[in-house]
Amino acid sequence: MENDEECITGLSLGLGMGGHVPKKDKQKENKPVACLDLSFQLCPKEEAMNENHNIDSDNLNEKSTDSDNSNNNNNGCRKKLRLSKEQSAMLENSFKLHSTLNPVQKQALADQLNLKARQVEVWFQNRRARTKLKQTEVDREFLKKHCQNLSDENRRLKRELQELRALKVGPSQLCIQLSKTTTLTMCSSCQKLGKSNIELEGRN
DNA sequence: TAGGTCAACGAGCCGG
DNA sequence: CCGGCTCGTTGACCTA
Repeated sequence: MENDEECITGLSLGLGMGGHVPKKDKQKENKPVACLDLSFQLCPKEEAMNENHNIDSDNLNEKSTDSDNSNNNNNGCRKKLRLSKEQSAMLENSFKLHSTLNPVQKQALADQLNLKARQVEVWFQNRRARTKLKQTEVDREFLKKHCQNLSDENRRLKRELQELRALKVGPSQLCIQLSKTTTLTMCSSCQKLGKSNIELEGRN
């Protein structure tokens, strides 16, 4: 995988920007038809793209080299572009510096990489999505672990409480050391036991 | 061949 | 209104 870890600094449960509502059905209506062998039907946008892409249809299934694979669209519908190692590395470096680009930076990067500004834009969009996905996964793991710790702690405290009740603590015992981590103290006014959690707070 | 990856896209939201 | 963003999805390609 890519080294996304450096982008993940802490718990940030991203819930997205606005109240985004999925719209599956409408999306399918407008999807370009998968062409496969119908290679004479150009999708309008890709027709435009192909103007800048020299395609050798005989080589469509070959692994493209580092120098040519920015131009590997075919003569029909969407053909998957693979960015070269150099292009990916440069985009990655740029992303480390800033996860969003202004139009000037975008165009400059596109020129530098021999890509279209739109391609750079899409790459950054997808890259942010991947980062967010990874962060969500990290957050999920963190919360899972935290929840487990709390459950353990809860179980332990319940057990201690049971033990305490079994001991029938008298008012003369003002301070009882229950374990290494928990200290119970007697409230002078209400004569009830309370837990000192100073030591607990420091733990995780 | 099933499942994963990723470039690309459309829809909808938001701020200027 | 427009540009830029996120989200959800598609489809080509890769690989175990």
